[in-house]
Amino acid sequence: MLECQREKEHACALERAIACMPTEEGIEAMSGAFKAMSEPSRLKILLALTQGELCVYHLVQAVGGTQSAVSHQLRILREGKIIRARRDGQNVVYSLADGHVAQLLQTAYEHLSCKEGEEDA
Amino acid sequence: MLECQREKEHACALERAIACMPTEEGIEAMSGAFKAMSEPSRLKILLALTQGELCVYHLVQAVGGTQSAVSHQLRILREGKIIRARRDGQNVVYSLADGHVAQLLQTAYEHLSCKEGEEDA
DNA sequence: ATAATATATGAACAAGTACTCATATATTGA
DNA sequence: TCAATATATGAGTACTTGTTCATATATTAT
Repeated sequence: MLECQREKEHACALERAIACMPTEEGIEAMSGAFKAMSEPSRLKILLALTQGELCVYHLVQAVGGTQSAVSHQLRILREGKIIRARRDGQNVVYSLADGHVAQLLQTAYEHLSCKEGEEDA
Repeated sequence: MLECQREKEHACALERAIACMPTEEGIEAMSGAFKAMSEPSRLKILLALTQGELCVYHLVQAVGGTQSAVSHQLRILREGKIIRARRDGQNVVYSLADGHVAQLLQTAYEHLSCKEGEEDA
């Protein structure tokens, strides 16, 4: 039963991989964060919020689409703890939940930039 | 037509948000990267690869599931330029595409850790 | 060339999801 | 209290996606 021809080289990476693998809950939580940011509409909302807090009305202007659609997406982001809501009179003002979110956006943007115009290797 | 009661405070954030918003292609590319990392199976693959390159056989052991399912997910990650493939004899060895991917995983992990045990505010 | 092993992929189906439409809730002003 | 404005949400539907099963391709050894 010859599993892999680089068994010796890969064996310890495999051991570490198994050892460091988060629990199912951890995996769900991490993938949930990425999932929240994986929808174009939601990503636009998040990118808009990197420039400062915005109410729903302004978010609709910033990202386009209907108020209903934006509001549905805001709920998903809110429940995923990606953004925070605070009521201010008739408005609800949204902002990014914490610095990690901004950092994820920044890193993803850099990743994108460095891939620009790249050929399929 | 009273758009938002904080019109004056939010107006310049809105302007910046609109000004800095990437093109549709940029949005698609960024959200595509997050989407690739948003599936538990794919995220496990990526986390395993943070420990070093691994062939498909070892990846199947590291993340569980069938060979077919893992291979399908590998394709998505490959096409999204999240991972790189290189043939090595009978095996194909996978590794993370670049440092940004590892950084995204690291940041998401930290975000997760700081949210642990937090109550719904 | 043939068999064996490693990986990839097409089809099909089940499950998830993002939108629209209609309506509900919350806050403010008269 | 009543009207107006801002935001949220349930239902329904079209679309996407992850899995399984069967099979195809690629590499190595005999």
